[in-house]
Amino acid sequence: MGESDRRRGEGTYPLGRRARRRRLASGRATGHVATPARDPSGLVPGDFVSLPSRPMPTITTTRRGVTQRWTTTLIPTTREAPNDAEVPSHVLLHRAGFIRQVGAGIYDYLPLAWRVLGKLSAIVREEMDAAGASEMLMPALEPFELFKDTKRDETYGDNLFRVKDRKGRLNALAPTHEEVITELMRGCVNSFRQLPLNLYQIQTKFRDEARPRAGLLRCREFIMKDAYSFHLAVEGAGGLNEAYDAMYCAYTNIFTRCGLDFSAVEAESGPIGGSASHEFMVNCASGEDTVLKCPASGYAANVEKCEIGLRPAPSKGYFAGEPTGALEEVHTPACPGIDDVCKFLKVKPQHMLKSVLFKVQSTPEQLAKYGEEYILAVVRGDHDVNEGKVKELSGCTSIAMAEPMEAVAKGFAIGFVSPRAAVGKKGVLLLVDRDAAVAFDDAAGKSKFWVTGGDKPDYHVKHFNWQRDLGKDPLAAGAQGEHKGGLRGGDDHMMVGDVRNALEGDPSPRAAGSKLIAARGIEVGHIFKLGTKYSDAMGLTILDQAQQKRPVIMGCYGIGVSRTMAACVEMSHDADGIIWPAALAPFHVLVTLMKPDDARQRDVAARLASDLNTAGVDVLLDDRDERPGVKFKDADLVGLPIRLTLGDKALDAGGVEFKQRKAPAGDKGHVVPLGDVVASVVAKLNG
RNA sequence: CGGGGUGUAGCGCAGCUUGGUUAGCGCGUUUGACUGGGGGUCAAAAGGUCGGCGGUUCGAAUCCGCCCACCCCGACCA
Repeated sequence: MGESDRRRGEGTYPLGRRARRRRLASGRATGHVATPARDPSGLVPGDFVSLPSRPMPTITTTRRGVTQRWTTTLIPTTREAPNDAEVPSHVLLHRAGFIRQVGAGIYDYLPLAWRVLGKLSAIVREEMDAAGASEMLMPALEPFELFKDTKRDETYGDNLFRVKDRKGRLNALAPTHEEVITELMRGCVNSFRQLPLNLYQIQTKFRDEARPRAGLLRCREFIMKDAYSFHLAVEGAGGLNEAYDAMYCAYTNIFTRCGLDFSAVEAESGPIGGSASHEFMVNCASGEDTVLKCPASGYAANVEKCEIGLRPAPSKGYFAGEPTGALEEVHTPACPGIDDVCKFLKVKPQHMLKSVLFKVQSTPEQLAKYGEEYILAVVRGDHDVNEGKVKELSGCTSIAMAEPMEAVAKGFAIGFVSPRAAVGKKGVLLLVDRDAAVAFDDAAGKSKFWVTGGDKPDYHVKHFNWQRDLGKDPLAAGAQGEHKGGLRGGDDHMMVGDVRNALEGDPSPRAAGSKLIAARGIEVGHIFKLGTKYSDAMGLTILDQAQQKRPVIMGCYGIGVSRTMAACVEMSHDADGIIWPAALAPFHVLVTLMKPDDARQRDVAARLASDLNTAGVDVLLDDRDERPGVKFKDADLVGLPIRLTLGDKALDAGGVEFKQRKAPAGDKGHVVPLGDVVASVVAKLNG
């Protein structure tokens, strides 16, 4: 007879908890380890059994609820969080007994957390299945060679976990599964008739993050749903776009059903490649990502991607204007950053020209044809260069910040570079942001005062004037035009364009007259149109109707499952604890027994729990012999949507106390007649 | 990887500067009593290789060296 049977047999027993403990401590509870009598239903009498009940209304998130008791599960709540926990989700998930840290970026998911993850996963599965995807499971451990074909062993770099096996062979702990699934498809799918396909899994992923942080928000081991779709075409029925749109809808459904406040925003597809990409962000001031939204058109994008609406050119044209004074060189020692220089020179960052050097990552063929190429991007001191926009404007798909050593050798005084540094050098494109390509300030009605680098260590120059000081006339250099595809396009190596990050207040790119507003978010989902990046690299081809070999077109779609749980807490908590939305709450209702030893309270709790279960409501019974204050504090911490308190006062009045977690502080709840409890609970959960 | 910080009981911390009884405190835990609607009171108890290794010393939580772990800022980041 197992321990669990014995415990169950004693679940509601005649003895109080203390007396039980005493007897257990003396070595034997009842003198024998009995098999509890069972009724045909298999339920143990005296436990919280299902009683016959009338038909109940049902809530939408679950078919049938469960009841668990606090005393027979693990919910280690604490008054204080470990001092490494800083962000609210980490603190509260720890204090409420959901997670424990095992190592840097590695966590235990305790029973409550696992229930949340289960509910989230169930929603993900339902929506993925409904969208035509099929669940499968791939291994987390992969031969390292798999990553070589796609070069992700290099591009992923140190973020790829490496594991040596006993034979000394290198394996990887998978950060995602593009390679594995592409390999799988290569072996299984060879006819266009088998497409389209969309396969997904929910699985533990590994990334050797340089700096794990913020609890579950950035882990080295985490749970992710990843889906991969395969198509013969981009457009049309069965094409990539169709699957992408279906995933967009599925994600919208998933996060809506979860009860999360989220935004879908346009995103940079990054090193993963591909044409289009959206991120799903939980809206939350503490989020790591900045998004910009246009209130008029609904356009929303990550800063990394966000376009800026047309900014009118200066009235006199770009670069045109008189100097503000004689060019003056100033010694600026110990000023590594823009802010330092500004402070030292008492100049506002808006009057600085910031120059950032990129090196074009050429293929050997390109290198032979064009030689080494650089791009010098110039923005105003208070703006940030946007790498994606630099790529687009320059027409170079692969660039990277130049290595300082190499840049210095090339004649760029890193940290003190001015636009002049690009002049007179072969293979250097000068890319000037619209806000930096100004010589006459229309708003101020006078010439623009610029400070920029002195092109030698610890020096800057004041009164920089584009026409006078650049070393060539920008007006004559044909830089006025608004064209793209610069470096090799024969444009005399100088261009004006949009190369900076969007900011709040910038004109919307989608609605004239509307201004962008900024917000923060936590990325919980990301969908990509991959195209043929992986199928090309790994030789995944298929015969089409015309018997032509065609590379398979792919999409991939991720959801950070464990991160979503944490993001939900970030989004929804107060000073007392977590406030779970009904759909993700580990249980819907907490039934607090004021006196767990009291027969009437136990009886009512059992019946109530059973009825609630029948209605699909999950119940956690706080049957601990604790003081009321402790139970109430823990109830708020754990944050289940509804708390039903069973105490003598309410019971004498024929009811139980009903309180919603999201109710304003100080709200003591109200008494609901026993017969109405289930309906009230279901109504509130569905509402 | 650069900068900063922390490691002493399950959690939060003191002690270290200036080496010297048996390493303390609060919370939590266990036992008992009193209690019983927002972390209660009293009494008793258990719980520590002071992150690790090495060194200095008659003697190290304390001083020195090396290493490890964890956190924060930055770099990085489908």
